[in-house]
Amino acid sequence: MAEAKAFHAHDHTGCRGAALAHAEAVARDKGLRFTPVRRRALEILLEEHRALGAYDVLERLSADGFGAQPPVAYRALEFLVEHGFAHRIRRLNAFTACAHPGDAHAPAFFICESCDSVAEAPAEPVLTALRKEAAHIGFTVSRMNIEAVGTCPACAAGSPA
Amino acid sequence: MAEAKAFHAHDHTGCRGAALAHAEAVARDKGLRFTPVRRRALEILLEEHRALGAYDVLERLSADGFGAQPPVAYRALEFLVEHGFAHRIRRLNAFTACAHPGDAHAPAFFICESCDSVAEAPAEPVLTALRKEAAHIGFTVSRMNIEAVGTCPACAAGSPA
DNA sequence: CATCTCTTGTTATGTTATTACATTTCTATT
DNA sequence: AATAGAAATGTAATAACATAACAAGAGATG
Repeated sequence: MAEAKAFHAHDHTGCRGAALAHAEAVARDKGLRFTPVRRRALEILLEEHRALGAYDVLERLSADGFGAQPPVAYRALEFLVEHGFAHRIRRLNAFTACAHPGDAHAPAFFICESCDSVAEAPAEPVLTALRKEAAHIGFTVSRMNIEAVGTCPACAAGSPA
Repeated sequence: MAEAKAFHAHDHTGCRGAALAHAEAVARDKGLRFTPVRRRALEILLEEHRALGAYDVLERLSADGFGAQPPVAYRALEFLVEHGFAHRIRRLNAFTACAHPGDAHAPAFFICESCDSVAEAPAEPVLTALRKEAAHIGFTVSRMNIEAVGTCPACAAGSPA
């Protein structure tokens, strides 16, 4: 099973390249247009293992010569989220690159309240439990978000990121 | 086990009264000040089985003679959430009265994308599954929100609320 | 009744997100 | 290659959500 990498040292440059390559491959397969803004937006998210606000992304995009108005960022981010290349963290009003591209998707997010890092972990058992509750009340789930706030291992150990 | 009532006919006046009575009792026990604004804010939330935005609540509060500025609503709502009398639905930027006051709290929310109703269901199994994932990556969970978007039974049956 | 704390009210501002519309770019088809 | 339709982008304007900072009032405690 894939681990939540954000809390551990890893080949960061590699994970960036892989995510981009994956997005490109998926786009080709599905006939999506992985345009420059969209690509750049994903790169921006991949540059950090924390969630970025739409306006943070916008700032960087416009610094790179793209439009400077909010919809530029929101549209690019919406595209990334819609196709599973990124996720939206409601609790933070922010976005983060998908850490497990290609996996079946029912991710849970673990947000450290001390250092703001965000880890994404696959959460099939959580999803299963939730679907069961839903079935119980006759509700059909189409999307969901599962977000936990707490303390990451590094901060618990006294060495905040 | 308690059911998600929002999707079924029930004694609505009764559930309102019970929730208020419960809040009063808890406040007495814990020495909280269940002041007029706070009480009225809870009543307002109880008047609907859907989530209300802070500004919706504010509008009603100020119509009742309370202050007309955002902090009035945000503070009252914060109090209610902090003490478990209400919940915040991040996905909707909105608040809803707690449907299971007194129960141990790890609620999941089911949001109907067709009629905007929100059901709250106890979700201990979900919580358990999530804690297990968290333990796996060394993360300590302090709070969480679990929100599912989909279709409620009534809307699925073609009779949106 | 003096004081301390909590709560409320208000002003001002900060942050996040969307609507609407003009323009350009891409794609498919001729 | 020309062109019509669809998708994407850029921009302006504004809507919706949320908080900081401070003054004034209400309740508890000694």
